[in-house]
Amino acid sequence: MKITTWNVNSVRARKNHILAWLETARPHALLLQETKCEGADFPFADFRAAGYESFCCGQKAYNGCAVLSRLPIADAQCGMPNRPHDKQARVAAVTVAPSGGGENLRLISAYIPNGGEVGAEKYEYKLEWLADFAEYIADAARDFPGGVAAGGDYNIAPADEDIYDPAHWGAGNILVSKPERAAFAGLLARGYADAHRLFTQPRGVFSWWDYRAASFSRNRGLRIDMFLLTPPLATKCESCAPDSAPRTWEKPSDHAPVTVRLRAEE
DNA sequence: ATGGTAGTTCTACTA
Repeated sequence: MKITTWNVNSVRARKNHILAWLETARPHALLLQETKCEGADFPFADFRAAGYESFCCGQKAYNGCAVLSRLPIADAQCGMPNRPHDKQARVAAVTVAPSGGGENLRLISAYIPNGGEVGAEKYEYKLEWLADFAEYIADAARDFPGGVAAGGDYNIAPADEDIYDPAHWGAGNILVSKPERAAFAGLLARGYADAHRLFTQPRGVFSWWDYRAASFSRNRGLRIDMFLLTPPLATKCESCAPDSAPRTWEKPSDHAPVTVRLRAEE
């Protein structure tokens, strides 16, 4: 079974990229972030024609998460129950029966706040949001013994290996500051593994490259898009890798899709 | 320290 997460930076601007990528990659599910539109503008029909049902948790212009799935979707939920006051569309969750059989899986598409800059109001929002997200995924781990895959744009580079140049993008910067990394460690402490770190990885594997300063052609990137897996899925995980090909296409998202492969039940 | 680009929306805001 294959599951992918992709911050597409507008589902409407990237519709053809998504369809072209799905046609060859054919994951069972695709978790999207930064869809940047309400449900009324979401291209449900185009994805259905490609074999995918969609659940959209959107808002106008900013944020927005969705789940596309070739497997039937149940118990779709928009947002976190422990943040009922929060109007920002940053979480979409669904339940699916795994393609290889076995207990139901919970798939969570998450768009963690960027934070602006360290110390800013948006930064405080990010840390507060992450504290609630930790509780939310802890509850999911308990409620779904078959496994939880929380994929998304975490907007945190957990370690120095996840930065093209730690000297240039150091601890005072957004995405790498100590409190952000501590918050990320807090997510793992809820019983999750960063799928990328289950394997020996080469240097220079990133998932996001700034549009500016020719960052992609120089591989000046960060690894901020991740899959967090509970033990039932971590033990079945065969690989976790970004696909940088779509980043080379015309008018790309600034993020690459990241895919985990899970072994089927015996 | 600054600026470089992109999407949404229409003037700035977010990233």
